Amino acid sequence: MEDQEIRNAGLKVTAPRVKILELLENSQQRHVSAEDVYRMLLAADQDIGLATVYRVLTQFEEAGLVEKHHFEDGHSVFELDKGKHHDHIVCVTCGRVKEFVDETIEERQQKIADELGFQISEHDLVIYGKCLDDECDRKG
Amino acid sequence: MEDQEIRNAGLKVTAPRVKILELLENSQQRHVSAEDVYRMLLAADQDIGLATVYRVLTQFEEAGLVEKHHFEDGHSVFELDKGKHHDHIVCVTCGRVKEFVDETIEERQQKIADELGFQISEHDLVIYGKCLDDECDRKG
DNA sequence: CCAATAGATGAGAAGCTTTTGCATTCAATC
DNA sequence: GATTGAATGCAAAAGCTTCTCATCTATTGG
Ligand SMILES: [Mn+2]
Ligand SMILES: [Mn+2]
Ligand SMILES: [Zn+2]
Ligand SMILES: [Zn+2]
Repeated sequence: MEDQEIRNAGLKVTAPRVKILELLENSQQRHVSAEDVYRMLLAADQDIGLATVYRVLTQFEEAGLVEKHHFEDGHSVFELDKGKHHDHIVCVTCGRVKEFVDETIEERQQKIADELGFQISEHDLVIYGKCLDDECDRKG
Repeated sequence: MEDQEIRNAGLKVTAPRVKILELLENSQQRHVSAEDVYRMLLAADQDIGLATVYRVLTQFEEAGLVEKHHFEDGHSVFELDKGKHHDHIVCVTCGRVKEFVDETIEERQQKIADELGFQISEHDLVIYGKCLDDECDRKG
């Protein structure tokens, strides 16, 4: 179960950590903010402080269990690290997020970095737009 | 001069607006934060509040005079809108920023959006890395 | 030019997300 | 079960940005 992942990360197995990891694994939406996690915990009657949520997510990130992204709406979102790099397209109306991988884009970025004299450490590509989902306009 | 650009934007021609626009046009670095602008104004003995800097930059953005970007270090950066879209590559050590345009990447993004059912409104692509500039390690 | 007025400004307070300090609690180890 | 360094919750603080409001000013048109 989750215990071992937490232990492997060099962290003590505590209720907050287990709950948060479970939550990330079972959540409907892959991409959640610290506040989202906090509210989900409250809804599940877990008495865990927001500071702890931030601390745990940061530790999970350092341990490679989760990834953190900055979408344009002010706060960061976290997702389980599934090992394979991908980028995101976000609906500006309903907030839906889809993931994609495009090898051509990846190659081009490498080429650009080479030409401009940079050694890439990472990159962030987020496309913003309006999705065509039926329920898009009905959601907040 | 700048007066007309400001007037065309539907804004009154005031000292803060003229100074800020001049500053953006003459600055060494194209990409500056609100705080950068504020400090430059102080250095030029202009008594302009930080709130005004934010307000003016936001108004300039709405008027299409400047563009705003979010790099990963917390604060936003502004640059004069030169009309042609471009993306950025940022040095994580010295902060240098270079711009690039890659038509292939642009096309691929459009293709991805089509496939996933999104109508693109904008996108943000930032590559982070270490630049090979001689002075890179010597700068803050 | 001056008066009237809608708009702009500066200073500080407030807002929001994220981090930190600290006393208390707890998991790991023996 | 006792020991101890790590983890937690809470409240305070930080960092960036926006807002409030009393004061000031650019614009206009007389
Ligand atoms: Mn993702
Ligand atoms: Mn630029
Ligand atoms: Zn949508
Ligand atoms: Zn550099």
